Amino acid sequence: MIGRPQPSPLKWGPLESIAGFHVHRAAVTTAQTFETHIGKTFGLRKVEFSLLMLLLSNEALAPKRLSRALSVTAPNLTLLLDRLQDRGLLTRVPNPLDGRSQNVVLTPEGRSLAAQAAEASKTMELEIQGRLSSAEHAMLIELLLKLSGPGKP
Amino acid sequence: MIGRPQPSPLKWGPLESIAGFHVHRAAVTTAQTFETHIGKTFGLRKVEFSLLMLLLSNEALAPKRLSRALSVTAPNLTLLLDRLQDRGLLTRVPNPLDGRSQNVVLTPEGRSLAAQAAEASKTMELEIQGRLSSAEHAMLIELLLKLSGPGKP
DNA sequence: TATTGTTATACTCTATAACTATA
DNA sequence: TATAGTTATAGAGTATAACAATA
Repeated sequence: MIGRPQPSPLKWGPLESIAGFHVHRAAVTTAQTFETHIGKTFGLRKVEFSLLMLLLSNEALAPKRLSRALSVTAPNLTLLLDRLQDRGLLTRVPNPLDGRSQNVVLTPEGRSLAAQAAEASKTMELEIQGRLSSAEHAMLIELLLKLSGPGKP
Repeated sequence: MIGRPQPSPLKWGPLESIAGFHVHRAAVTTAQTFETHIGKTFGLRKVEFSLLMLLLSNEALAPKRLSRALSVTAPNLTLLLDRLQDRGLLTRVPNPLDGRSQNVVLTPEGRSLAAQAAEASKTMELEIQGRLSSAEHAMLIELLLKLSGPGKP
């Protein structure tokens, strides 16, 4: 079997040692994995999934906290919540102690969907652990946390 | 000093162990770091920087290879190259052996800018190594490579 | 005056379909 | 028929400015 003339192998140069470059590539990969396991199945975007996970684990959260936790600007969060509310997955209840703020809570449907998505995320991580051992997986997350600094709850 | 009533600490729930979530957060952080060190200074976006680095290390590359290497679709690469060409940073020279394909090469100005940006990227990585030790930095890149699988040169 | 949330808007990023010209 | 590159266009994703209501 005769191959075509091989092009000289690509030299990655400085990119090789730039953490951000590899982080970005990994983000593309994990986004695809997310899409096949959760996005397509549940009709959820990444941010929407993250949002549901936070609401699933915290009962009720003000938009302000969601905004900071997920680094979504307030205007964009409004649109995000609108979308999920229109789908009947969550509701906004006024805060009786402060007329300016709200509490976002899952509807029963939202809670059910979030629980299913959380379950699917376990399968997703298992696929990822096909490429990374369990120890490597844990180590990776630890290093990424160091890199991005402390979260803003 | 009397603090305000502390809200119950945020529970991250399933997100805590989802690699993709942390990869995405880290990508936001590294994008900001890139912006201050390179983006603002040289007027380059991330992809544009990556592209220049590849051209700096490889003399000449066909758009097809750039497209695969950086996971940029062909139509978007065209616009990307247009922009950089308009800035006088690169030129497209026809391939004499195949009328369909081209070679993208840096102009002297492009080479100079790319070299400066490459230099600045070292400073950028030094800042990142303020959060990660040198060994952790290397380990992180290794794990990210495993996660995203082999590149497509 | 500061804060919460909203509206309107724009710019970047990425993807797809349809085209051309060469092979 | 298949491939390299282009054009046109649309959809996500993210950001800022200006506003309303409440504190």
